[in-house]
Amino acid sequence: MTKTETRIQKKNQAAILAAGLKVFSQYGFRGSTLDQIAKEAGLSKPNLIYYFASKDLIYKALLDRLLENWMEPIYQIDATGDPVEELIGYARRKLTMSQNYPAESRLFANEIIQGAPQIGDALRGELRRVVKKTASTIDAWVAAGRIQPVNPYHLIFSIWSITQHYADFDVQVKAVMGPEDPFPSAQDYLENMLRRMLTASPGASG
Amino acid sequence: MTKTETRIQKKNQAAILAAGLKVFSQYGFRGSTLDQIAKEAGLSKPNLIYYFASKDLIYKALLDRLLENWMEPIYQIDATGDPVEELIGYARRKLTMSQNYPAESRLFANEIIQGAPQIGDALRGELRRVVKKTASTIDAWVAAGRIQPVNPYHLIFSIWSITQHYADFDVQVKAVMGPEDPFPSAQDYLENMLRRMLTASPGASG
Amino acid sequence: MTKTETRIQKKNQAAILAAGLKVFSQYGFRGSTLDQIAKEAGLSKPNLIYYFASKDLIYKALLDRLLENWMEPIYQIDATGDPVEELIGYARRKLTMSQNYPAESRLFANEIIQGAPQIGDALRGELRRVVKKTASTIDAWVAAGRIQPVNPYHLIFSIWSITQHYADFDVQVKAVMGPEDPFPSAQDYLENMLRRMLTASPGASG
Amino acid sequence: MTKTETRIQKKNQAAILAAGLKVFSQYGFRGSTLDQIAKEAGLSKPNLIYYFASKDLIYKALLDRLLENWMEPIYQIDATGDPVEELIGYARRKLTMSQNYPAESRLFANEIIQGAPQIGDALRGELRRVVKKTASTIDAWVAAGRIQPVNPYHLIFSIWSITQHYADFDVQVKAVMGPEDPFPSAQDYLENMLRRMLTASPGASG
DNA sequence: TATGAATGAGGATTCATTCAT
DNA sequence: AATGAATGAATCCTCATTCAT
Repeated sequence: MTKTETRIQKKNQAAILAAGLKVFSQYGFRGSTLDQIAKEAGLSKPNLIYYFASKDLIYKALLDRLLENWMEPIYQIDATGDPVEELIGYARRKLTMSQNYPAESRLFANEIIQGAPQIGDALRGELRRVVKKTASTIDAWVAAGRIQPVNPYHLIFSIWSITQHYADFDVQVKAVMGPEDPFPSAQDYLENMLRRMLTASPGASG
Repeated sequence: MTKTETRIQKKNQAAILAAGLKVFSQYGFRGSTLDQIAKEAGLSKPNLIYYFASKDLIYKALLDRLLENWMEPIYQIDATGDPVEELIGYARRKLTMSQNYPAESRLFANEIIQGAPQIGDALRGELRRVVKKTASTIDAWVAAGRIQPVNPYHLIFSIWSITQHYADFDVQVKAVMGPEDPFPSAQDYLENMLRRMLTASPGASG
Repeated sequence: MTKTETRIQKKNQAAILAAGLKVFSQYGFRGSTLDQIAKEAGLSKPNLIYYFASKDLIYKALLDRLLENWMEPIYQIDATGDPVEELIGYARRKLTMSQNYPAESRLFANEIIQGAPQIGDALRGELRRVVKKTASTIDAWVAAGRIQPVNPYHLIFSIWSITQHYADFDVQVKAVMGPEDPFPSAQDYLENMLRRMLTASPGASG
Repeated sequence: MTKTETRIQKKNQAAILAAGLKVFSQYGFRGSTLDQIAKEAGLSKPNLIYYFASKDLIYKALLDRLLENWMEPIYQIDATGDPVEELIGYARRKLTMSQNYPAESRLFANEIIQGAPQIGDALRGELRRVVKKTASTIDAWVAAGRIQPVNPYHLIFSIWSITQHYADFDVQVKAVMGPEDPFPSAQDYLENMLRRMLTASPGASG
């Protein structure tokens, strides 16, 4: 019996989080309503509140879950691996994640644009730490002459922005490309860009 | 006398648009309230409505004004100029614009993330047209061997995403960089990236 | 100069009253707005207030003017005339008035339906007095055997209701008759009705 | 349990409709406020909205309910019955209805005076149809010499106007009659009027 | 666990009226 | 005599949350 309830609980919590993600990612926190989320989740509003005591908590639960996954790819960069392949691999994982989880990407974008009221601490804490470490790795690669000189922070920002662009600005991308055009591979573009960026002969930029 | 009234009108309309920009860019359309905007503009709510009949109209006026300015840089690309310098110049103008008008950038980002309910038509119309034309120009440059092979759409998207990132994700950028660090030039990074991207010796990417 | 102003004054006051009549007669007092009236009158709202200090005063001015005209027909009944012709003449004047001044009729109807907050006193005073007098006249005609027995109050009410019906319920009348049908004379019907009512041989109703 | 909830629902919906009827019938749609209705119904304003999503819907629900009842009496006219008794019976049913449901009558009057924005279609549709049919019946009775010549449309209008007058212009009727007078029977007057109207010897009107 | 009922605190907008010129 | 500017008081409606069951 407890088991059954737990199963229902999990099912409903998952449904609420899925619904919350869909709604929050499109309208932002303040622009979303519990009615929308409840309808999307197929639950009554009071029942929704039974699982998450407030609108705020649904949002926070989503962001908590998101943050873990969101930083995962960067942890996998191997300082002992081949620099170019490591960075291309990172970009590839980021892009795949954005393509597979566009709503999560938009939720994140909304949160940041609105000033990161919920995850500001995490950004200034864990995220800053891991980026700093990765920047050191890149700086070391540059110092060792294994990749072209590059500011590691800007490099990381550009990987973030390009990969997320396809999710966050999906509507604009589709508007510009037109509905019928076969969509050329962003993966290839990104890989190509990084390869040239990191391996271009110094003479080319002189 | 008429002049005085016009002056008040212009002053208040400008104040409302400035306030609306500030609020809408942070909270999105639905997440923003007239109370916030009125307070920010230093006007009473009914007086605000006296100048703009509805919340919607303030938002639309802002987007109309924005769209014009937003597309301006791409029009200045000269098909007869030096390809690399033209594209770098474009990226530089875009970045400068994002840096000078970060709120506008965020307003735009919010609108797109939420599905572009207001400017969808403009995206599918004028924006698509000018991007298509620019893509042709880039393709011609590639065909003439003046720049490295590159998908023009992805190139444009990457310029957009990187330049806007510094405005839209400002909070995250600052969180990661830390408050004290001297901010390395994004302008230089971007120029360097494009130069390598467009002029890398074919052998480098093979 | 004073003359000129007076001319403008009269013109504008007349325009306001005409506009107020049109608007109040359709939407009632509370359902009408100064904006509607000002627009209809071709004046600015503050200028309208310059002539009539409040919405209330426009309404009252209209009702005052109306009441006089509205009671006029009944005063013309001549107790020394031919009973049937006097009553038919009265009905005819009432019908003509409703046909020529349908908006006034609807204004009056609205005021009464809403409980006659403005003209209640006049109804209980002057109107009651003149109806009482007319009822006496009719009673005297009945007593003298000059018309069939009839309750004078109900007779008067039926004349009022029928004549006003064509103005107040104009929309319904037109809906029922259809747009194309030639409208048969209400005047003839009413005259015929009264003639039969007042002169029917007793045997007919037995 | 479900029953209890349904009971509350029905009770509150009924209370809202009763309150809406009272308020709308006096002030018209635009002149009425949800505050008034909520207070009259003994509910909070949001709770009122819980049952009827908008002011408009309360009004429409009232008119829908009303229209059915309002047309009922005319359907009961039997073309095979005695013409005079059928028409008198109809008038009697109409008068009884107005006396028992004066607020409904005023609601209807308000709607018509304001141009029948909600029920215009019903008037031009179902009402027009049934009146046309009734007019044919009356014409047939006249052609058969069973009642005096009379325009059936005007006859019907006069029955409507007289019977409704006692409800719609109740305030005026009471003002004119005075509070103390015993109210003479409108029923008798109306019956008498119709009997003379329909059976008057031709000579009487010649 | 679930939901119908209820509400206080907004939130967009309207409107009669006032103010300044 | 006229009008642009301004506003307090509604007015309709929304919404997160609570209550009762």
